[in-house]
Amino acid sequence: MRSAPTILHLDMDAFFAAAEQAAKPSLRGKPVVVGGLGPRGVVATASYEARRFGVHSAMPMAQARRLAPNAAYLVPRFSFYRSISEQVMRLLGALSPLVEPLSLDEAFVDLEAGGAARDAATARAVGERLRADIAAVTGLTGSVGLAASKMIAKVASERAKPDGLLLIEPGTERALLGPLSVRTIPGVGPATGEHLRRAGITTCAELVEAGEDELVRLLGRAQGVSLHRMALGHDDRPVVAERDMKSVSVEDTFDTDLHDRLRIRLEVERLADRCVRRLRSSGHSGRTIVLKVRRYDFSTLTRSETLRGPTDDPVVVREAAARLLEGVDTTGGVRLLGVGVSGLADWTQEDLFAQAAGLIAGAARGPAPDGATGTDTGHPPEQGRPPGAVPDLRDGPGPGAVRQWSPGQDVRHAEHGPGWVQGSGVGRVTVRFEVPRGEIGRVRTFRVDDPELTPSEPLPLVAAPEPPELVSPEQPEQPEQPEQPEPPEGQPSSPATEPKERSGAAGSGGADSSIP
DNA sequence: TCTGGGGTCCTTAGCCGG
DNA sequence: TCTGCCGGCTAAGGACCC
Repeated sequence: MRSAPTILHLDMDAFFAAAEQAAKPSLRGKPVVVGGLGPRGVVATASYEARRFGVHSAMPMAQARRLAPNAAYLVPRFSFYRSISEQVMRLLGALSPLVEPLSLDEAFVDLEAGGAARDAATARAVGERLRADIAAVTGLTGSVGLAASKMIAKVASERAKPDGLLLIEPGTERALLGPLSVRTIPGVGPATGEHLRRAGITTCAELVEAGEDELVRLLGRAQGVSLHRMALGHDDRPVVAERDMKSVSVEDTFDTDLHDRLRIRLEVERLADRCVRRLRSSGHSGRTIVLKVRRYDFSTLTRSETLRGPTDDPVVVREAAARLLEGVDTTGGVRLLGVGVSGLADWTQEDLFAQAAGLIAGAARGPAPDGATGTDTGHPPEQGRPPGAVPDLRDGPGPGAVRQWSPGQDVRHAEHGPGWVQGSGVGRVTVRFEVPRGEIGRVRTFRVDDPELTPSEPLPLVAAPEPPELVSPEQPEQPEQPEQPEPPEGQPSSPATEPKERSGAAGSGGADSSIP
């Protein structure tokens, strides 16, 4: 383990909810809950205001609504969060080549590898400047932990929350961890925590006291050894910049349980198609097809089948998933279905066809399942289908469906300009017209099929930084709409943010690390 | 009122070939 | 030829993380 606290952990504060509050002035200081709004949704993120009511992530939405009936409930807008995350990750990338993103809102940075810091004083300075840069570039706050190892840096950022920085001096780790719950240690969840509690172990100090042998006896080799080391504050895991993807999967929970066998089969095929689309867009193929079924009673089972060679063919995946479904009893109903592909390889259908054109026909790639069963599992030869022509991969509602407006969704009205959906029902949709950094906007209600109202892209949280003195003459501001989308009286039109094209958000990267 | 979605890793068990 | 052992692979489930 290193001797200086040069591993940095960044954790954005209540990220999704904070991003929504920044984008929607009327939500600032109010409880905001982001998550699935269906009958079986759960909370993804709750703002600090909502947490005061006891709402937290992973809580069923219905329970959250009972605890905080007056909070704003919004669906997640992942592409919006991703664009903010990219800005943050660029700031981290400027500090070191070794950045390990854990999710959209969290990452480790090895400051030593980047030469950004080599002792406590420089590390702290880097951390503080990072927090200031993040605030300037995104308008959001993040908490920073600094330590000599990943685990302790993460513990530090957690304790620094919200909007803080904490540095743990090397040598003090064991004292810090001692009184903390075993749940502090990564890898100890509800089940392991309960297992340990029954053995009389609730704190990290007690983990150390129990000794490695006892922990191995209780939890098995891998977990026992690692837990004992972690409890001592020993964590040698390096910051890893790139990780190979190991699997791709999609799953859907249905609002009500599915009973009809035919419908279940159709859903599995739909999921298989979606999964293949994701697989292909990541440039992979895969060998093992996995079907996941969660039954009415929440019991979950998986069935898998390994092909002779990797595939990214939707027909092959669909058929494999359907075969797996044959072996599953669905009486009683299913609440969730999922299809995944693992055993990934780095090539796609296109590569294969290119290869097949010049190589031995019939080389090791009949994607038939492994011989064991000997049932009829032959697949039609694939030569007939053009590469890339994925048949019938539609998704979502078909054309002609009634327009759906989700709470939180960005919209634009021909007359009133940009806004967001506050709610909808009984043929009406309520929109609040306001923009990031603007004033609290007005609310108006329209018919759901009002032609003047269209879905739109998120506006950037912070005005795309114009180079201070260098207002480029060849790029004048060009509002797209000839008829000015003037907000109603009393509302600042906020020209800095309003007419920016959406590419402006991504293009703002040039100035990122130069914020004072 | 129940309990999302997308991943990773570990454990156990059975099978197979050397 | 039979038996035991071992490693590798596959399948299934569980725990955990954000």
